[in-house]
Amino acid sequence: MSFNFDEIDRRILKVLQRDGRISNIDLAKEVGLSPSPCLRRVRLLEEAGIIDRYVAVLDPTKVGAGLTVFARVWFKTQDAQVTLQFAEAVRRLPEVMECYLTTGECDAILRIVTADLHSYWRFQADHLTRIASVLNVKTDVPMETLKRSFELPLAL
Amino acid sequence: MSFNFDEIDRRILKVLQRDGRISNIDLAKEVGLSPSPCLRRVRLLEEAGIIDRYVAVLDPTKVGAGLTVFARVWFKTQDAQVTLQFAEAVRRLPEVMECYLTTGECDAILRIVTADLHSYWRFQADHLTRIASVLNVKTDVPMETLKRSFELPLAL
DNA sequence: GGATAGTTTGGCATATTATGCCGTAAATTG
DNA sequence: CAATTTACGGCATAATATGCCAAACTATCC
Repeated sequence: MSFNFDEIDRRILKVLQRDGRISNIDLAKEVGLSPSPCLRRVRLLEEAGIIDRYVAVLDPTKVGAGLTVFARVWFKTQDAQVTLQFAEAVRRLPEVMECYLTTGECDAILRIVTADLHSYWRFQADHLTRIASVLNVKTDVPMETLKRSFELPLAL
Repeated sequence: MSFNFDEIDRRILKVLQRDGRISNIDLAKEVGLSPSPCLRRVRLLEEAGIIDRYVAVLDPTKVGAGLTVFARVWFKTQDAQVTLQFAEAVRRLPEVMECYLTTGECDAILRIVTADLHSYWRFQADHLTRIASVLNVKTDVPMETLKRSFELPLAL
């Protein structure tokens, strides 16, 4: 019993991904409904978990998180114990915005935000490489951001 | 003349990063202000561009974007022309959520979302490798998501 | 094809929230 | 310590959200 959203739901999601704080009245106008059914659809999308949450997006450069880096991590071993330990450590580090386990070249990929290169080195030395699971870290430092989207593509 | 936010602003940002749609009345309670000055602070944070926007966060698995992959791209050449061409191509592809230029091992790092591995291969073959600037693509496919945060760490 | 059950919609009354204004308190400055 | 600036809280008003109900629409079955 999966939630099947139609064209109107798709438009609602599209608008809310651009402006999560649009008033229901304006949202209704944009999707061609009156406010009542529009709000009901939004509530259903929320209850179904399709809309997970609403967040404010801050400008990283203006809150001291201007540098995004990608770190590829190699574990000492690949057993569950080591992985779990790594997961818990990573969840406690607010600088780590995303963390994925891979089976490819490396064991984990992290997106990390800090103020600048200096504070990143400190972060890597003081926190990342000190996680017991970690054998090796290789860092890619972006020079420029070409794109940063918050809008998932909505297939229909 | 940079905007210097204080402890209360920091708390406001923290709350709004968790719940971008909290009512101003509840927000005021959480940060220990009455509604009027609280709303005024939020507006100032918005006008200063510290709060960039508000967005709805969707569950990727529920909207057909369950697979996140990282692609490292090598360009044919590193001149401005090729880079610009790549930037424009990438901005047109909704599957590309983030794209950064690097000076390290590769030339660009992309975070791409698709429904599954099959649709990723199609995307890579039909779109990514067809960008004229692209010489080579190496893909890291995460097996599991350990962490996904939308909350920038707020230094004070 | 028509009747019926189920679903979705739109309108309305009410509750909640946002907004703008103003007097007051607190902080800053010289 | 007085003057000035800044931020706060309260209040009236406007805008919005919410819940309810009747009507329109859809799908199904006979």
